[in-house]
Amino acid sequence: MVSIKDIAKRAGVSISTVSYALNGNPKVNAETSSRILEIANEMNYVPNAAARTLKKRQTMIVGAFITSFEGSFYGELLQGMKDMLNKQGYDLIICSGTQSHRLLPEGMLDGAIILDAKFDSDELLRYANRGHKLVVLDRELNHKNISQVLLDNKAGATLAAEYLIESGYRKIYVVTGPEGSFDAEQRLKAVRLTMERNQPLDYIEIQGDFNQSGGVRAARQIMAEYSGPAGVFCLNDEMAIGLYRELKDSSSYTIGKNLSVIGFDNIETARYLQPQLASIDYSKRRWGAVASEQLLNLIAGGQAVHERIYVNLIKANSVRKAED
Amino acid sequence: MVSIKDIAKRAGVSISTVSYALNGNPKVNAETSSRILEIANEMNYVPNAAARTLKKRQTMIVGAFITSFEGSFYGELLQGMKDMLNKQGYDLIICSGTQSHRLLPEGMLDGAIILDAKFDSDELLRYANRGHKLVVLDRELNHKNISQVLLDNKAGATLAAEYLIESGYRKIYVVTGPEGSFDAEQRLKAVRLTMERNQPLDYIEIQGDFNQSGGVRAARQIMAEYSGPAGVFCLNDEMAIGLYRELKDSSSYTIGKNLSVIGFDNIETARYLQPQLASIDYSKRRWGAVASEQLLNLIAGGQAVHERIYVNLIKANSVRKAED
DNA sequence: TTGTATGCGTTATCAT
DNA sequence: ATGATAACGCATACAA
Repeated sequence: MVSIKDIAKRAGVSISTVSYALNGNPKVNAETSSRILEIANEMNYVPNAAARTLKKRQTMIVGAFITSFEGSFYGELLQGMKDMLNKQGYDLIICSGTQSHRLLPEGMLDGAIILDAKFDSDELLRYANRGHKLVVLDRELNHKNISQVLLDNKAGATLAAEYLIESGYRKIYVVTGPEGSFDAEQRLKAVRLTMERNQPLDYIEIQGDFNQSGGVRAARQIMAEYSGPAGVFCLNDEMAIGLYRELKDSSSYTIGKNLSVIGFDNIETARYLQPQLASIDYSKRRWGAVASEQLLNLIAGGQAVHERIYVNLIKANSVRKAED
Repeated sequence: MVSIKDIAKRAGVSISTVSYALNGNPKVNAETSSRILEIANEMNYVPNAAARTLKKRQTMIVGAFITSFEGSFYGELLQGMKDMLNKQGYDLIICSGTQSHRLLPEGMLDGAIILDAKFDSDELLRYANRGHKLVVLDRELNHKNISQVLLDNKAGATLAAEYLIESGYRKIYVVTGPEGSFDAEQRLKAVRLTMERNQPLDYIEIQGDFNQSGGVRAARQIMAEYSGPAGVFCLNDEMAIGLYRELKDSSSYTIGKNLSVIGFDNIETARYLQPQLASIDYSKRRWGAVASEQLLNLIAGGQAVHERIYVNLIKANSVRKAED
């Protein structure tokens, strides 16, 4: 490995001059500097990140922690983060799983964006207490080193539930999210409120998990226990896809006919379902960008700020007016 | 930040003893050791990655470089990599974009897995020459520090093309991949060979890009220039989805009726298309696992090895026997 | 304008 | 069994 020491030797100068030259410090003579740069180039010099980090205590790297690489959910979100961070000279890396948590306290990251319900809040608070900068997208957490950028789940879930009710359904199913999911809880709360406000309704909750399998199970339960027209709100699109899958060859229910379905997230896959899935949309790209922005703000010494990402209703043929 | 120096002071021992204790070196007295561990714990000690890396010249981190976070293609692949790496104590981080390339030469990674046609081969060779360990999934590259784990594109493309021909189509379209994609070129070569072998055929190539937009354009061209029954081989599933989208409301063509379509990759989204998309399947999880395995082998000082991932044909209703 | 010297936190060699 | 010390590569305060 070629280090500044090697360059110094070759150039006949001291390592500090080399360091200055490489970092574009103006106090080093222009020709000395260009000579050094040339030599560095010739020798294929690349600075050592570990050494630089040890000295400067910053890596210019930000980590995004997500639950899993699977699912078509994260793409745009991460792209939104990356674009914003790159513009400011930071790199983004994506991490998943408990084992990778170490990167944060060990100082490999200047900050982190969290979208992983399995990442314990206590653990996050410990890191924040150590001075690490965080942005959470999936929980409420108050700390001077933690900013929140949350979806407007309440508005979205209310819009979705009202859409079903306005379409004339009095029998309404909700397929819930997994235990411990902040988004799922928020959405469910808003749904319950909307249901209360619109009594009388025959309202049933089915336990889901935000995966397709949850939708499949929900479909089975609905087919087994009921046969009239009904509205189903899957608290995310992924489960709606599972529901579609299971109902594809059903004789009792046809989506968009006697079963109206709406999801949440408006993921790309859902747009190609037949009939198209009604859903709650929001800009994932913007979500990522805002999260990055807030993280950069914290890193720059700014105050923790709580931002909200607004949503809107996408009507589609998966929801049809109930005939009475 | 609490360092081993602080622990040493508190424990009344030297830093070397602390270091030994923390690393479980048996030559340090058992009670001294446990006392040190306890103090370290109390003080919330976490080792500094930069310092450790500077000294040991390894990070226990492997990077996967991909073209973009978008698309539902990568999930299982990355999961396969991660599971294998974690088992051996390594962490996986996902990187995208030119800017993040620096992590490799700067020594933040013990090795990298490349699936990004935009990552220049010359650049990869430079890194390999510096001693960095690489596994490439998207090109042929011979170097003692580079292993290849490639899909069996030839077999897959041949299977797909033959499936269309055997189904009775004499008019065959191929929607190609982007310039510079190794997979696309390999697949196209195999298709051409199969076409030659099955003369006479009316065979037409349409330039694609591996994105949905390429499929959309292909659909338009086909509708504009032809109306008889035809077989279409999209060199990946993503483009087939675009084709489905564009043909959804077409009066001239109905997929699985007078237009038979087959893709490549058998991505999850494609399984929920109506009619289900015929495709070429392979285990993305296994691909990732094998790639990781080969990287670990290189890191451990093993020889570069070239592996191949086998594929098979998934028949589905998007391909229907042509009536003559 | 350039050089000398110190320290970042760790590992590891060599004494003791 | 434990301690003193050098070294990893770099940035920087200070001296010249």
